[in-house]
Parts: sequence; structure tokens; C-alpha cells
Amino acid sequence: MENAVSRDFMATKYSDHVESKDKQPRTARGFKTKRKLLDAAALEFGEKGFHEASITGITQRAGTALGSFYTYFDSKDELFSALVKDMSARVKTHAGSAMTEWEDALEREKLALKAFMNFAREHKEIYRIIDEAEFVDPESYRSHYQETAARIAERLQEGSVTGDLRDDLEEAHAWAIMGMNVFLGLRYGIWSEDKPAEEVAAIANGILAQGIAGPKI
Amino acid sequence: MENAVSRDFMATKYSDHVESKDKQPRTARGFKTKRKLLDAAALEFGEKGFHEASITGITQRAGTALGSFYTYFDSKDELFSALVKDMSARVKTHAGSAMTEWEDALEREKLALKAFMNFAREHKEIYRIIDEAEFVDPESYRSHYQETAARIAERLQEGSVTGDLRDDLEEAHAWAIMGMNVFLGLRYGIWSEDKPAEEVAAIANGILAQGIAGPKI
DNA sequence: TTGAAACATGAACCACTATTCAACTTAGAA
DNA sequence: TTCTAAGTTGAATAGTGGTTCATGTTTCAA
Repeated sequence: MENAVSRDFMATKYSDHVESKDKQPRTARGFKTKRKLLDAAALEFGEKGFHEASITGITQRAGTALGSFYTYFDSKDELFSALVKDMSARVKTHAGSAMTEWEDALEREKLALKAFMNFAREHKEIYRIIDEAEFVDPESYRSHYQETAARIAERLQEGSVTGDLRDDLEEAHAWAIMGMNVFLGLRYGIWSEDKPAEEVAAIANGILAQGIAGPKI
Repeated sequence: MENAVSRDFMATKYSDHVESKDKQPRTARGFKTKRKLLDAAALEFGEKGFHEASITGITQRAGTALGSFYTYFDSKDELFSALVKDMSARVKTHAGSAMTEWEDALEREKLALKAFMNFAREHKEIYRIIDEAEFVDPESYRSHYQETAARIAERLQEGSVTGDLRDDLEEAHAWAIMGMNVFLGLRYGIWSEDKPAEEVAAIANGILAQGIAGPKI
């Protein structure tokens, strides 16, 4: 991001990915338009999915002309890809900022899930866009989950060091936890909100704390 | 399925869903052609995904004329939907038949995961088709996971009764377990097979058995 | 103030592919 | 064997929507 002009107008939201050269806006007006397109696209993709979404729909939502889209993006795919990378970063940021205060490693995981669930509820379109990336932009999808798992694995590692957690935890444990979180997010964040995030997080945490086995005799 | 003619020719694989009237084959030749189309479609959708897949590609793989497709299916969507429902049933059947012999509820869950992982490895296209249903045929997708979760919940219930499991398990626990399984299946079944199914299943089972907390002091 | 670079506009273009259909072939019951 | 329903065929149709581009407008540094 070498362009120093009007840096203030860069969306804090959408500035973290590498963009194709020559399509960067250079004036305040340009940044504003690009931002409108990005926001509109998130809505359009979130509501309709990649294939049902149309550039026309996006530009209409954004209140710009059809052609303006191509002033800032090379193609529909490129836009989607940019969006996925950005959403991935936002999920990461949000979860990270929710895990600042915790007593032990288990509590930290509980906070992570709760944050994820609330984020999913507030941004259902993000959930859908990342999920659809499995088919539209597989590379980004893979990166998203690999990186997420890596962050979880790191936390587990730290928990092992402090003694909060077992010391034989590995990548697969991280994937298992991530899977729990994602599916609970889908069921109780996206599909329905019939159970408080706190409660869902408590249930998942219960599994991590002691498993589901019956009391030993 | 009221048609009694040539019932022998019905694919055991693809006969479990309700089909649109008037498109059923009535002769041996017809059943054979429909079967070829279904198999070809599973491959085509599995490889390319719904939107990249084409009817032309499907009929070419099947070795039939383009028009023959519409002798048996109303549309591309209808075919996909039929496929999803069938694959869902196959996953269910496969998992069920793998859980016949077990000592306790936890072992049963381990068998379920191992069966699922092996199934995913052998039928990667099924995994992808069901996953893509989230966007192409949301109803079927929802049903698939709701029903899967319901079966898990039932097993948990039984485990509670026998005392193998805690007695406060509910739907959310089933979803958590399902999420674990699905993500482990994705990571160690579809993306890579670098870890034996047995080992992955053991890890997940370890979580269910005792959680991931460190030894109490 | 001014002129060149940015940006905006939307009609037209174009490639792609799901679906239709009318002519033709095959199966199998009577 | 015969005749009709079932099945096959692939060229033609039709609708869609991503992308281009020539033209007009706005911005802002000099």
C-alpha cells in the first residue's frame, strides 16, 4: 500500500489485502466510491450468494453506475476474493479483541466462542461469504481455516505450558475445537438465536473441561 | 414409488427420494440411462461444483445425448437436489452400518467418526456436494445437518441412560460433536490423509472422554 | 483559472449454457 | 410380426449477466 494520497479515506475495513495494481482510487471521491461498492457487495453476496449476486445489483445498492465497478475491480471474482480476505481478517480481529481478560486457558476458549457467535449473529453475511469461498475461492477458504486453526493451536500450546491444559494437544485438537465453534455458530448464531451465546459457549466449554463421559464409579 | 415395472432396475443408490412425476424411466434401458446420468452428475458436480458443472459435461460423461438429460430431470437444480438427498442418505447409511459393535457410548462415537472419515476419503465428491448445498439447495442442507444432529443427540441420550455419558446432554452437544467430526473430516479426510483415521478419531474421542484440561492438582 | 488525470456513466457487446423440440430409433407387449 | 409408447438425438432457442468502451463530468495541483 504505497499510495500516500488520501490515506485517511482508505476504509479501515477493507484495506488489509493486496490489491491488483492500477485500480486503486487516487482521490477522495474515488475512495468513497470504492468503499460504497465494497459495502454493497458484502450485502449482495451475503444475501444472494456469489452466483445469484450480480454486478448490476451491487452497483445499484451502491448507487453508482454499472461501469464504475470496473474502475476499481478487475472482475466479480477478484472482488469476491478481496472480500473474503477482508472478512477473514475481521473475524480474526474481532475474536482477538474479545480475548483480552481471562483467568485460564479454558476461559479464554469460552470467550473466543462467545465472541465468534456474537460476531456471526451481527454479521451473518460474513459467515456466508467465507463459507461460500470454499467453492468460489478455495485458496482463501483454506487459508482462513488453516490460520484460524493455527491460532487456536497456539493458544492450546500456551495453555499446556501454564498447566491449564493437557500437554499432548496438537493440530487436530485445534481443528476439533474450530469445528465445534463453527457449527455452533451456524446453528445458534445464523439459523436461530434461540439460545444465548453465553449458554452455548458454556456447553462447548463443558466438553473441553471434562468431556461428556458419565461420572466414574 | 408406485411404479412396479422393472423395480429391479432402480438404482439402490438413488431411489430413496421423491421424484417429480412423469420423469421416471419405464424400461430397463431408461433406468440404465438415468443411472448413468446420476453417476456422471455426481462426478461432474463433485469436480467442478454446481455452477461450473454443465449439463453438457454431465451428458458427455454419461455418454448420452444432451437432450436425454431432460427425459429424466426437470432441471439442473432438480438433479442437484436429488443428488444431495441421496448422498445424505448414503452418509447416514454408511455411518449407521459402521456402528454395530461397541462396548460403550464413547466407543460408538469413535466408530461414527472413523466411519465418517473413511467415507469422506472414499467419496470426496459427496462431501463437496453436500457442502455446496448450503448455497444451491439450502433446505436440503439444513435437513441433512438437522437430521444428523438429531441422530447424534439420540445416541447421547441412550448413553446417558446407560450411564456411559453425563445426563445433561442436549442438542447443542450433538452439534458440537457434529462440528468436530465435519471439520476433522475436511482436514484429515478431504484436504489431506496425512493422519490415520484411527488416530484422528482417537483424538476427538479423547476430548469427549475427558476434555482437554490439565491434570487437577 | 485551467488543463490533464481521475472518475462516472450506461448502452452495447458477447460468451456462455440451460432448456426446448421435432425428427428418429428402439423396446417389448399383444 | 407389429405397433405404440418409451427413449434418443443434437441443432436451435433464449435469457442472462459479466465486461467493454466511448463519451461526459469532476477534481485538484500548478
